[in-house]
Amino acid sequence: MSEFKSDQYGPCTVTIKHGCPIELAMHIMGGKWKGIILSLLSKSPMYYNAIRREIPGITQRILTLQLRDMEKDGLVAREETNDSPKRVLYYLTDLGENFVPILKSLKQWGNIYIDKQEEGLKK
Amino acid sequence: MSEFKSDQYGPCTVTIKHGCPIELAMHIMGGKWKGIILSLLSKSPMYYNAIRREIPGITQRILTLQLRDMEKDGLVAREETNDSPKRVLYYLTDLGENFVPILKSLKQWGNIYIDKQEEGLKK
DNA sequence: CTGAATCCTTCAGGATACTG
DNA sequence: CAGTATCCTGAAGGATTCAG
Repeated sequence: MSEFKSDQYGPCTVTIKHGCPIELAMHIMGGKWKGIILSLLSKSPMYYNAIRREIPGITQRILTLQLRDMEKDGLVAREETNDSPKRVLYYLTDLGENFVPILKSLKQWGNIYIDKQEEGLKK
Repeated sequence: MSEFKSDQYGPCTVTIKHGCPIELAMHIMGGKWKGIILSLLSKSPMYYNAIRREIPGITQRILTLQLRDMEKDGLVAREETNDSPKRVLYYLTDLGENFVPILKSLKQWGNIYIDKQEEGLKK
């Protein structure tokens, strides 16, 4: 009766091991830096190094991994230039764009949470 | 210039180690079962065992841990009865309710994702 | 009925160095 | 510039058993 029965997507033996679309979305976007990356790219396409500069604290390896995940999941796309040394431009796909509003909601909710915590301190 | 500078909440040395409200929200709600729990409780308050029955595959330990997290984070509240054996009722707080719409968005987005995957298969 | 106590596994994320 | 290649760590989740 619940909408959250697990493993109920019929013959769909795709890459999907999550029965519930919510779990799926959380898993796809749950990477530590994916929210920030998506937010950055929502403003404009960016080259690899530009992204890296905007996220101090991330290593090359991790940035590449997160971008690869997001590419595989169809959130971002990449485009290599013919320059030398070559550069790689990343930009959001439609699916990626679709997530941006959710990101804004999450941000609002996060701020509410922070406010409540600060209230709790003053009392 | 970015809205996502990390560790920029001034003297706020609370439980908050996330500079960005988005990261914060993802971290709080990122627990493997928290989405499902929240969804269940959004329909009505529930006793511990009822929740457990609705989520086959979760162990007692994990369910308790997730509920404790959510209680600590102010998403749910608990109320013990005086029965014997005692029962514990869980229900959403305002903060928890505030997250429900986001859950719906995540669900929609997840379904879009699934549809796109299935398209890709038919071609 | 609702948990606490132990112990164990997995894997995302990170540090560092190297490359076309 | 945009990555690989190794190696390592911690924390989340899980299996199982015991308790008020």
